[in-house]
Amino acid sequence: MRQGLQSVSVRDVARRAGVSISTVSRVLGGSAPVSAELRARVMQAVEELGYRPNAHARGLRLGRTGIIGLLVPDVSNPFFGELARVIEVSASRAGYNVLLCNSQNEAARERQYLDLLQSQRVDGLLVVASSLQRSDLERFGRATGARVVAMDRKIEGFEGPWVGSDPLPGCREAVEHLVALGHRRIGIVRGPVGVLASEERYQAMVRALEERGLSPSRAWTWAGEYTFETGARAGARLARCRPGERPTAVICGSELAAFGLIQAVEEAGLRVPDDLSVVGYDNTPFSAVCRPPLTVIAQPIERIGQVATRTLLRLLQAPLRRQPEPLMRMPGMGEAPRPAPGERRARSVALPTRLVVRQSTTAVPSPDAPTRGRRGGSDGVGHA
Amino acid sequence: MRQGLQSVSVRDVARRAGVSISTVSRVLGGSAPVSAELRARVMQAVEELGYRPNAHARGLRLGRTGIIGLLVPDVSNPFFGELARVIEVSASRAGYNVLLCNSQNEAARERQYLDLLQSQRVDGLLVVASSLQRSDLERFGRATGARVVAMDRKIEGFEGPWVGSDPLPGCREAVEHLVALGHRRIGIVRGPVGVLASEERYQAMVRALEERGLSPSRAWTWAGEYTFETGARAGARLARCRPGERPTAVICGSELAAFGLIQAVEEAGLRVPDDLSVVGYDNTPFSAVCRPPLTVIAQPIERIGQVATRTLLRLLQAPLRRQPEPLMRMPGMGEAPRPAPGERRARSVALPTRLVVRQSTTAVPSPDAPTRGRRGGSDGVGHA
DNA sequence: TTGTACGCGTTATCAG
DNA sequence: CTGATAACGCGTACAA
Repeated sequence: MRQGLQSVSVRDVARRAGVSISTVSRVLGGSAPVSAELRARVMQAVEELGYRPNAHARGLRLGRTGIIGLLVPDVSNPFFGELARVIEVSASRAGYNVLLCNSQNEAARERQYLDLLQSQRVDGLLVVASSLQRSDLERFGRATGARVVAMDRKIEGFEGPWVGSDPLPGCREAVEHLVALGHRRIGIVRGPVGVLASEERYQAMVRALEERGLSPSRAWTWAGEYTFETGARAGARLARCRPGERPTAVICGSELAAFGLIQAVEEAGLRVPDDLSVVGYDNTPFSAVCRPPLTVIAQPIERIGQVATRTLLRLLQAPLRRQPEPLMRMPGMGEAPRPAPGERRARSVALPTRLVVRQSTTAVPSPDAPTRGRRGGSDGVGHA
Repeated sequence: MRQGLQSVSVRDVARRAGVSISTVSRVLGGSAPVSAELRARVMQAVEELGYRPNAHARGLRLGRTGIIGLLVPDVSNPFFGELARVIEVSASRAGYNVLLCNSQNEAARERQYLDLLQSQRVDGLLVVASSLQRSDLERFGRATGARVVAMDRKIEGFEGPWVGSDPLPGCREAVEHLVALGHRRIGIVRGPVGVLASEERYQAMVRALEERGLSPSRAWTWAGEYTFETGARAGARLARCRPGERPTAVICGSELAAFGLIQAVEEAGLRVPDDLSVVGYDNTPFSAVCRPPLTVIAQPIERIGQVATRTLLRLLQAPLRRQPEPLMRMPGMGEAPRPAPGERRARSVALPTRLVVRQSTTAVPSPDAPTRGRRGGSDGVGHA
């Protein structure tokens, strides 16, 4: 009973070409030799009808979709946007398509997308979890047989591979850089409390400071999501500190927070970097675009995406699944160069961060007496 | 013959619950009454196995997927990132999932994604075309029966609905604003030549200038993709003009180009807005984040996304397709509030642009003698 | 109220 | 080299 669906099927092609459906299938799939004449007739019918194989029927028959799910918290954050771009390129080079899901940092949406990806029976999943638990991913893996690779944010207790970066090297470089510029009072805009990866990043900052004999003051530490608003809030608070009691430099746990911070302190009359040095995190193209260009602890976004994709692809070559055939082997579609069959076990990878110095950091105004210049004579402020 | 796929199916659930397949189906779909006891057993089995219905089998059976394809040139461009976000929210509110495809401005990738979306038999398509032709979309529509709505960029000859914005109001406001600040020599960084929407945007700028009695100089007009690099190239050229011969203000056809322009001219020693006023286009969150905050011709991104989605949904209610049922009617999944069955014909919509004044525009240095101050004495440069 | 059987579009297998 | 056929998982008409 036709349900009103009227898409072109292999039957239509076969009828038009005057051949059987299996001949059409063989022409398109290249699974067996077909005479030149029939092949031509089939291709012409395909062309005229604009036929493309039904992925659902294919998926059902093959138990394989050639699709990788990519679940991220927020594509409009350039870090994830860039990550998505890199993954898309890597995956499509290997013949896989990417189903991009954007949870918008909402737990409900994230679970809903995980369900969708399971329903779609994707072959594998690359995930930057915002609130997903180990149990969610385990259920997913168990029920679908799909492979899962976590990226960027670690997931408590999840035993699958994780690909991300190690904040410590970059944090050390950043602190070293600031200390060399004469900074001693260094503030932190950290990520959300209680989130594993955020805590690790924060701990790396603290450790880097302590290694230099500095202890991070609680009064100069602000926490929140990795958003513009978090930075703006921190900036507003910071600007209200008395000049002698506020940090001369701030390290932010994200680029967006750094942008927010800069905007807020400049609105409050401070200048960056003259009155306050700012270090960001991530290093998307926007770090270089900002005024002033942002000094950042850079994550190797491109490599994270590449390594994660390669890790997943390697897992997909393992027993359960096979390489996806291209949907159709047609003139213009390009061959999928299959990667060398590496057979090593997939492991977690932590790539190093590093500091990229731009112009949002500079020397402390007066190294020896850091509180001079703006203090004094401002005691009476507030009565006007 | 099992092909190695081992995902959980409705059979597994039925077996575990000790009922028939159809009972499971009825429980999950709510298509017929089931006794409380069996329902409970089924739900428990679903829970334990982590079962989610196979979307391929469903799609095959129903001729409907509940999925809307969204094809954009570049999600890492915040304009499209924001657009995608809005659409995702609107669509999911109506019970549809969004399959987000990022062509990265590559023609081959764009066609490949169009094929993928056709293979996936999406119910509808929202598309910002970068190089797709009318014929591509017509083939798509004809072969799949899916509805297509174009966004942002118009497509030559495409007779389906288009939702975007009208550049003229914003351009008029921008020129008015600049003229009021004393600018007479106004440059343009326009979009790619020969692309319909880009030409329209450019023509709106030209017309707005002419209405004010200004004629855009060819020497101050630069064309290219809407990218950072295009702006940077234009900025580098502009900075090489002799001070008296270069524009005092520039209108850019995109935000990214404005960023590039600002970076390049500042590197060349000019300051924005003191030496050069800059007007951008689009108005994503980054316009406000930049130093200086960017004066822009703002597109109503959110409304474009909402209107486009609504237009598509209205078309999907028409004869061919029906409302998608939720994949499973489970406790935590939330109901899909179906939109009121509007039955009007879907039409194209052009929403107005408007100017948002920030700090990248300011008065011409010396209104009466705009070429003074930097000229003279630089004749001998180049011999050093 | 529950179970059985069919078909959606594909591809793999088998027979010609 | 080509054509007929079964099966993938699901929803539903129909029989019990």
